[in-house]
Amino acid sequence: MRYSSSRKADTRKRILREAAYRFRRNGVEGTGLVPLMKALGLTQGGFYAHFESKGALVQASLEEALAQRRERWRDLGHDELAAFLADYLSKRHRDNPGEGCPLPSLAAEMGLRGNPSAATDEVVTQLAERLAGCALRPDDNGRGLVVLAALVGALSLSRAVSEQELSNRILEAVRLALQPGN
Amino acid sequence: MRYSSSRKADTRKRILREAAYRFRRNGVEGTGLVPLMKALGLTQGGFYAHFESKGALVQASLEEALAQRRERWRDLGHDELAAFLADYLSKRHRDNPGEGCPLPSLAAEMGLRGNPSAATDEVVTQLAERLAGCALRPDDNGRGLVVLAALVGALSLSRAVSEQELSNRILEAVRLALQPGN
DNA sequence: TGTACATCAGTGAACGCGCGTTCACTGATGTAC
DNA sequence: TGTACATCAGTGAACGCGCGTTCACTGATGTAC
Repeated sequence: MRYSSSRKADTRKRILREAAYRFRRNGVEGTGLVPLMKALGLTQGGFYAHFESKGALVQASLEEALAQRRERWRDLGHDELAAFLADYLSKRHRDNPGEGCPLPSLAAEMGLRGNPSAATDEVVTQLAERLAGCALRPDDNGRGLVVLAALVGALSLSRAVSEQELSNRILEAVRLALQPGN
Repeated sequence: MRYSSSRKADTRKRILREAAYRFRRNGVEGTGLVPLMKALGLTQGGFYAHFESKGALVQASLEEALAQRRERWRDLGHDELAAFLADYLSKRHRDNPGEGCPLPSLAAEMGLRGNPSAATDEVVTQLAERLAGCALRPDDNGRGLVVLAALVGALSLSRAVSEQELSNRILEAVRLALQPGN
């Protein structure tokens, strides 16, 4: 059955959003195409009208996730920094990986599975540049990369430990250490 | 066929070591029991004489990986710190996840899959304590956690990016920033 | 304007595959007599 | 010391399952005449 002309683009976008959510929440390997399509009220066969393979979806949805996130740091200046850090290192971000930054969720899996993507380089470079203003020591070279590494590591660890109190301490310690002025 | 009395313990240890290697290298989901046993010259059925399930192996091999690593920071004092950081943030560590720290490889997967383990808490707490001496700002509270987060994040990111030059810059920037005296 | 046809997003059954796990079995060793 | 038997680490076929992908098909829509 053929649908209205804009429907294909709509469906593609719906698949992309759902995938971007699921990959971050359950990992790439932990996300199957059949349940994903079913969640959208579609069947698995229709997937290939929109994407060549699961790999192509991974690439596209990584970019989708980055695009969603990019707005958050697009106009990141010195004044917005504290708020940005508090948000990134919040319990909400920790407890909702599906809507969060893809780096803590997916960097390890991408690295181990030999799935490096130019999109990852782009987000690392761009985010590090924005963060450079909040360096631990403002004259450090590559200070933005250090801040980014601390953010990504803090989120990963805060999700992996079993004691909630330890998890909170990780987030709080990193937030305090990266606070502008520190 | 029954074997010599010490053989069972030997085999168990061989499974554990191989699993600790493979989980860090390919992730838990990316590691199958059949290829694992085959690599040891055994068949899949024999696995269950040693472990109750794959999940039990994951727990045990995480502890195995941590035990392997623990020696490296057992006697970590101020003098050994620079060497420890250089080793942790080395290209060798980045390029050989199977022999490295399990946190950058597995923290995200453990966190997402709801597989939190007391063993993870233990390594995070202990390693953070040892690292406290090399804080970015020695009077920071939880400074060891911050250093650990930066280390783990740096390794994860350095493995995930596609440009080798960017990967090297991440490791180097974090190493410089964490250098004792900085 | 009305009719015939081409398009193609989406269906749903089927494919081969690797997964974790089960289980009846084997046979060299340790133990009991 | 020699024989009979119990043990149990390891074998290998089989299980049900979900995976990514293929493919013949459907049928509402857009287009051509």
